[in-house]
Amino acid sequence: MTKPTYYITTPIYYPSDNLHIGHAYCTTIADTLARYHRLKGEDVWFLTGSDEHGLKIQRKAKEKGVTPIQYVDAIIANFKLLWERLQISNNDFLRTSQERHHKVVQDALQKIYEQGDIYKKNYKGLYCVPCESYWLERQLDENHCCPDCHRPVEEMEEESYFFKMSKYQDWWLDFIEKHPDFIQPASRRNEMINFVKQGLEDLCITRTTFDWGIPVPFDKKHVVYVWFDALLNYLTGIKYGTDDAFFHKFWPASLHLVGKEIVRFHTIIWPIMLHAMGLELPEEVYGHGWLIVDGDKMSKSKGNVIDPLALIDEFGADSIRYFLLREINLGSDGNFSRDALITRINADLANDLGNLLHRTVSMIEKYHGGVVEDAGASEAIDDELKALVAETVATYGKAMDNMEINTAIKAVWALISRANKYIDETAPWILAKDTAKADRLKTVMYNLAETLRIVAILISPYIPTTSPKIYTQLGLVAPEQFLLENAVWGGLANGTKVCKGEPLYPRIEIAEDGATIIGGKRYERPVVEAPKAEAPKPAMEPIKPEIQFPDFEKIDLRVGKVLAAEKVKKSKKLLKLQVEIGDEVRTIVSGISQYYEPEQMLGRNVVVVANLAPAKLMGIESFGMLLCASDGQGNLVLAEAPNMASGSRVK
RNA sequence: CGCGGGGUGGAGCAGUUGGUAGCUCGUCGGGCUCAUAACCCGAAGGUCGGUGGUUCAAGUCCGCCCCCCGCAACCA
Repeated sequence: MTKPTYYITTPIYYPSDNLHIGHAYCTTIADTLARYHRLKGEDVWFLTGSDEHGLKIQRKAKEKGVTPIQYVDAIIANFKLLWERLQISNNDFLRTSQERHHKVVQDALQKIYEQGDIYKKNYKGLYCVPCESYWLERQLDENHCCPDCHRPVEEMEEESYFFKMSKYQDWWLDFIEKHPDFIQPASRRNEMINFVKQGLEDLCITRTTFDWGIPVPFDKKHVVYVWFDALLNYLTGIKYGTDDAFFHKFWPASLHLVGKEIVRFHTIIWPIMLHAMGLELPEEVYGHGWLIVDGDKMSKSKGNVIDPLALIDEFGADSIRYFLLREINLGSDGNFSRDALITRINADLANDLGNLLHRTVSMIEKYHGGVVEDAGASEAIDDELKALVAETVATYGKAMDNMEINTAIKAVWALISRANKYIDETAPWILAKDTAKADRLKTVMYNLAETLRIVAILISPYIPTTSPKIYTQLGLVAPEQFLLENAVWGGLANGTKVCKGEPLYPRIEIAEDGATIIGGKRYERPVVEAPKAEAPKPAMEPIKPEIQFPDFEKIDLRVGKVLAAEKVKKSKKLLKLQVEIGDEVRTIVSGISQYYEPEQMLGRNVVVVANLAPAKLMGIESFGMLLCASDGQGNLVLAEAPNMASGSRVK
């Protein structure tokens, strides 16, 4: 009989920077599921890796004066360190820069090319030469220049290869209809269907503007561009094209776990690629939510990016894992906060679980010299405990199979809670005073130890370093691989000798200044770095090319008086103004609502470009433009002309 | 009428196919002493965003409205 197989993947992360807690979150979930399936005795392959190609990496490397591979190697070392410290049990770590991957990508490309789903076309776009990068019209800055270096862009044409996605639109819609569980959670499926129904465009899959990538086999001037390269890692990781037996053992994948921002690539582009290659599609793609930090989206500019390594140093991998798995609902965004983390660790791990083990083992040592023995006679309260154990194992399995990780965790902790209560109800310290109750006391102790043994098995996918510690304290040898089939009452042998150890989780104390004290060691509260005053100040925008006076004279600047102002509904930046210029009043829409309230605008004398062609903004026609000074760093001030009659010229 | 996700006791969240509104933390009171000032019990605290409807019965279904958060659009 062959074991069932389970193939799970994380996204491959982009090594332009170190990873943050969000990446750790995703990978922890994948790891937990992988461990759970191993716990069920399945043959599991768990793949993670890195997506190393592309212009951004090439440029960053250049800035540092190293080769792309040197640059990436350093960051990948940090990835691997993080996964190791987080107890991630991946079977492989795939780097798209590896030879094995190049081969797969080239083979796949060649195959699709030969069957006619790839064609060459000129790609036209706005190009910034110094940055070697295309931008869309809407990405340009306020001066119609490159958003990165603020230099002018030019229209450029380049030949590229395109993948005929559009051809598969109907097939895709049909597939999704027949496989409603393919995209999870369901809300994301609807989003994707909507997207495809608007029409699929062919995908540009090659570039000639940089060379840090995989060469296109049928045209060496080109390298393969991002997603086409990256997605194929899921095949490389299980030896596609080099070991058929291995590949077919694990393909189709059981689950691609991805963040919600890349669901589109995994549920539209990827299935179409696979279909074009004649391969089966994965069983499921799950788009998880994001971590919100203290109620705010995590971002570099806000300075609230959380470094998981520092957290692991302070609290330990199991604590971080536990928090992420327990506190956050997989499908939706979840809050990460230091205070919630500490509360959770203290309440669930230290007080409930850790202390339960500690008090149990202490009593066994104190009353029975450390030896566990089931003395028989089971009372009603014991039966109730045993029944709950069985029920918990069942609930746990069902929830885990449905990827309801936090539901499963809650069930296990309900059992832990019941065990704590069981101690109160049976009051061993009273039994201990009555020699006639000696057997009863033994049974109570056995039941507690046995409950803990089963708990240790159940929690091993979540907090993998804790389970062996529990086993050790119970006097058992932790197996190489815990198995769910052993989570059955009665596995603990009579005569087992427990071995009291250090508390599993020391309580975390918080000092007055906010520092944490864990096991006597002090950790300063991390300073939330305000978006620093920017060490290297971004260069001032370059002065534009010289113009002649007649050019300037074309612009008619006038003083205008603001008579009315209101926010444009549903817009973030726009104010709709009524501006008097001489004896005419016109509507002007201006992007200043983040800086000026409508009331503040009333009665102001502003400078208006009066002869600018009208334009529609959010459906409102704007006749003119207000002048403002802005420093490109989010500061903006109106240009004003106080005490001047409206309509006056500005020169 | 752009797309989507939300609005449930002080905080963070659960609430499956409509049938007494739950959990964790916090607060208050009590118990216990085996234990990591922990554990156990009890209490206070919610008109489930608003409004109208369907129903014997709605947080749960339907209509409309308000507010918050992403994405998209918009900085002329």
